[in-house]
Amino acid sequence: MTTAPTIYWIRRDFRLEDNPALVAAAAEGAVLPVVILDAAVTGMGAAPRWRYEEGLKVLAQSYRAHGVDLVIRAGDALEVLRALVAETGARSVHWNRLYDPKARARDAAIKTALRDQGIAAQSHNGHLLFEPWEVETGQGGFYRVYTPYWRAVMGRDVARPLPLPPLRAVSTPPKGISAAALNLAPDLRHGARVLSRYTKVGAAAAQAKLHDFLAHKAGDYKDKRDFLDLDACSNLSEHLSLGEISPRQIWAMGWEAHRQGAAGAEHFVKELVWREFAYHLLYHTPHIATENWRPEWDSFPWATDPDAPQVRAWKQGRTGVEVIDAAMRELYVTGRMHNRARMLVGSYLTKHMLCHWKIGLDWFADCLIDWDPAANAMGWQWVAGSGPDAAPYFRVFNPETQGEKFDQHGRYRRKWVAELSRPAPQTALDFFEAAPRTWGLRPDMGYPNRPIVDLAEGRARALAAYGERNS
DNA sequence: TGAAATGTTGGGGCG
DNA sequence: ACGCCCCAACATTTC
Repeated sequence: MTTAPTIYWIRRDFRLEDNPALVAAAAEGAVLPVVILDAAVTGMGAAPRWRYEEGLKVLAQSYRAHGVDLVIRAGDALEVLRALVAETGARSVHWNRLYDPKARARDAAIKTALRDQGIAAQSHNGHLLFEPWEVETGQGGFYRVYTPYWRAVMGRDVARPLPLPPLRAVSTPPKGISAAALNLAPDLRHGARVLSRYTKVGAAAAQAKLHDFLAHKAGDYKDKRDFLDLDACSNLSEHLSLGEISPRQIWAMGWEAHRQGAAGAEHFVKELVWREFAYHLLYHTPHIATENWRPEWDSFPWATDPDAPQVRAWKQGRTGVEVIDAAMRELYVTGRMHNRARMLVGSYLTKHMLCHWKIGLDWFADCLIDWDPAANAMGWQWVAGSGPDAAPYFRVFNPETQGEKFDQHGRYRRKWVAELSRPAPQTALDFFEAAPRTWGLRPDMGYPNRPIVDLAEGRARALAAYGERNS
């Protein structure tokens, strides 16, 4: 006798371990794991699309190693699910929840539509430590400030990671697109070749990074994480973004390392909880991703042209401010950027250059392989001053002072800006291979001899604009 | 998860 | 011994 399979709809949970939706599906019998390339995927920025495809290839291999075929299809998610239900006789669909406004609307509609036709549809929490609605202030509201949020959750019990259940495959899986034949990011061109040299993809890579971090880096994390020229961070963000590792596992192992004496491990868990806080805010105030969180900022005179010459210089790492340019090129070459550098380039764009944070948000969404809708929105509104718990606008980073403090010997700057040393390191030269040809950049073209916006003038101008808004 | 300007303090050089 | 100045070091205020 053949029983109907259960569909497990994979979205941003590219892992087998600690996967509630997969566990629930497997408990019902044969599992049909499905990836749907809908607008949520094809609408991502170029670098995240590339990273998604690379992760998907590895994920398909992992399922294959367990004797299960992962089915990939393109199209509207509900239509694809309905087609698979019709083809396989599936009576049940499971998925792990997402929390950005578009995904929530899509998933709610799909859940209703499936149930209306008699198909069981169940969502699970595989993406977060805490559901956004399960963390409440004493007044019953949501948190707007990180520290009280942290205090509210730091002592909580979090469910232990779930073991991988035995998987039973569908005897004749429906047809799908081959993972090897995907071409989700043709627009990335040379960037993809360079990115692949700097990126480790997949759940196994994530496990290796976590273990290495906890064994060798967690102790000093609090003291060293701010330095641009050190490799002191876990670099797990790209894996969390696609769900190649579960936050529950990081929470459990992070606290365990802390108990074992790694002092910095608590700070590491704190950073993981920043991610939770970002989702908490995105859930309760979805406009954080598109509008000034504080509407009084709507009248601030930020420039909004994403193609203005100065903005182009910022994107190309040609502002003439070494730390800023190093960071922007690191972004283009690796698809990542040091956390402190993200604050510095954000401050320079929104304050010295007086450009709208949305320009930065969109550029990061196009370039970051660890792109995350909640973290990106919270970060940009934080740095711009328009968000909850934000840096006051008059906190203007001085990139030179910050460089002296956190890149004392200029190693970070020389690593990414080829014009600063001869011979230039390969990392810096890689930028010119990755950069679009239309930018017309060459390593020997000479570094800008003055910043596009002078640091002192830019600071004064930003503060004047701020004062104007407040008057 | 600032920076810069301004204010305060205290030690040392010196008349 | 004393007042005065200088200035670093730190603290406070302002943006």
